[in-house]
This record gives sequence, structure tokens and C-alpha cells, in this order.
Amino acid sequence: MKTYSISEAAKYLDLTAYTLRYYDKEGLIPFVERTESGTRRFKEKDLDALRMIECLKSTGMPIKEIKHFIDWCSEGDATLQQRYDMFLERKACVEAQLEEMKKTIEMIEHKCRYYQTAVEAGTEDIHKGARLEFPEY
Amino acid sequence: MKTYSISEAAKYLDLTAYTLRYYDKEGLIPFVERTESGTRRFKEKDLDALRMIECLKSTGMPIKEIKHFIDWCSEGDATLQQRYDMFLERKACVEAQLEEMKKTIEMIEHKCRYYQTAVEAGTEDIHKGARLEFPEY
DNA sequence: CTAAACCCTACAGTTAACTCTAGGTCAAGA
DNA sequence: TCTTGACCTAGAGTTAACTGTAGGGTTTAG
Repeated sequence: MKTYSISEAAKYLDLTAYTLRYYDKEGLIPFVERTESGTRRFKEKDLDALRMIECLKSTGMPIKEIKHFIDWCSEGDATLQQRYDMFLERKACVEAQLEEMKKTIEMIEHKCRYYQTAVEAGTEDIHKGARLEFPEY
Repeated sequence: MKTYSISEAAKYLDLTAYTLRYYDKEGLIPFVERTESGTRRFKEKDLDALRMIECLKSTGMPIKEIKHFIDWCSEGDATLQQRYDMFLERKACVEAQLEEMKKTIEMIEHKCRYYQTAVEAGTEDIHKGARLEFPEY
């Protein structure tokens, strides 16, 4: 079965070897095995788990909470409900973030239009008389 | 014209007074005026500017870069193009984030289905034979 | 008039998530 | 054999963005 060194794994995951050692120290990847001399060997399955960790991280989940999930995984079927609840909560969280992001895009696009007009006119004064526009900033 | 104290402003913006003082120290809100005795008074317009700052922050823009934008605003029409470019870049950035978030939601939803089935079955073994499913984590 | 509840600054402390250094081991090529 | 490069650990350092403290001034309700 093909395995990867820490720097190869880092490259595939777009992380650094430092980061992977840090994750290991924090208990996120207890399943990564070592050679006799102590070198980590990452399996395909380990990379998949790390992709899941990166996914959770991208939802804003702190590393300590991700560790709880990893611990639950090691504890087996007794923790299935916790893990299910966790993912439901993550789903709600990320969907809320999505809504926030839509509002952000609205505001940014508004500003793009504002500045496009201003650049064309050569001055911001063109917006000074507008009723509900942001005047500056 | 109605104005707000730092703690009132903090309340409306869902921030703390500490954070507003910190933003001031970092040069994000040079436009906020003071009373004779040195107390900050926030105008409606200042709150709008702060909402824009929060918007930029939510796109992942660091405070030092937001300060550049604030500086450009103070420099007037000569910096319109920079500001326009900045918002175009923010737009691209946040749209990329949106795409990432869609992938994240996909993965999380997959896990929700995975664990729902497992909880119903009382064991994760139900997924052991699946071809392209993640086996664990 | 006084006491509580604000406000201020300067600066120290915190937290998360890395990031790097020092000092050492190990495996492969010239 | 020797040297180069990748690996290891422990632990220190960094960075961003707050968060809190100490010491002092001001405003307002009773």
C-alpha cells in the first residue's frame, strides 16, 4: 500500500510539515503510523481524514473541538450520536455563514458599482447627492 | 445630530468597547470625533463606516490592509482607482470563498447522511463495505 | 456634594494556530 | 566512509486580534 512522507503529505494537502507535526502533537492524527525508526508514514486514508479535518477547520471549528471528534472516532459506535449531532451543528453553522457571505457579497458589489461610477467621473462627488448611498468608506 | 458613546456604538455593532478603542489605535476610525474632554462620539455615518470595516473583515482582510483603504479614503479622489481595484479584488476573493464553502457543505452533508444511517443501524459497520465512502473520520 | 457609572490612555496579557530553531538520528548516494 | 538531506522532538518565538488592568478624569443621579 502506497504511503507518503510528511513532506509529501504536506504537499498533497497544501499544508506544511510543521503544521502536520503540530496537528499530531495536538492529537488530531493519532492514527498515522510510524516506521521502526519513528518516521511518520501517511496512508491514503490518513490524507482523507486530514481533508476532513481541513473541512471542519474551514467551518471555523477550533482544533481542540476537532480533537473531540477524533477522540469520539476512536471510541467507536458508542459515540455515533455525538458525531451525528456534531455534523448537524456544523451544517447549521456553515449554512449561517453562507447567508452572511451573501450579504457581504451584496455590500462589496454595491461598493464596486459605487467606485466604478466614481472612477469614471473622476470624483467621488458624483455620489454626494444620493439619498441612501453610503457617503464614504 | 444623534451620536453614540463608545459602549452604545459597540452594542449596535455587536462589538466591545475594547475592540472599538483597538480599531481607533490601529487607525481604522480616524474620523470619529471627540468631545472637549476627549470622549469619543460616534455618528450614524461612523457606524456605517464600521459596518463596512466589519464587512471587509468578514472577507478575511487583515486590519492593516483595511487601514490602507481608510488612508486612501482620507486622500480623496486621487486614490479612487486603488479603492475600486481593492473592491474588485475583494469581490473575487469572497466569490472564491463561496465556492469553497459550497464544497464544504457538500462534505458536511455527506457526513450527516453517513452518520444518520450509522446511528439508525447502531453501528458504523454498515458503511464498511461501501466502495467510495470514507471509511472513518 | 458625593458616589456610581461612565469615559480615557498606556501597556501588559491572552489565545489560536502556527512557525521556527537547536540538537540529534537515520538512510542513501559519491 | 562521509556527507547531504530528510526525518525526529522539545520547546521557544511569532502574529493577529483582541482582552483586560491600572490609574486617572468626567458626568450624572440622588
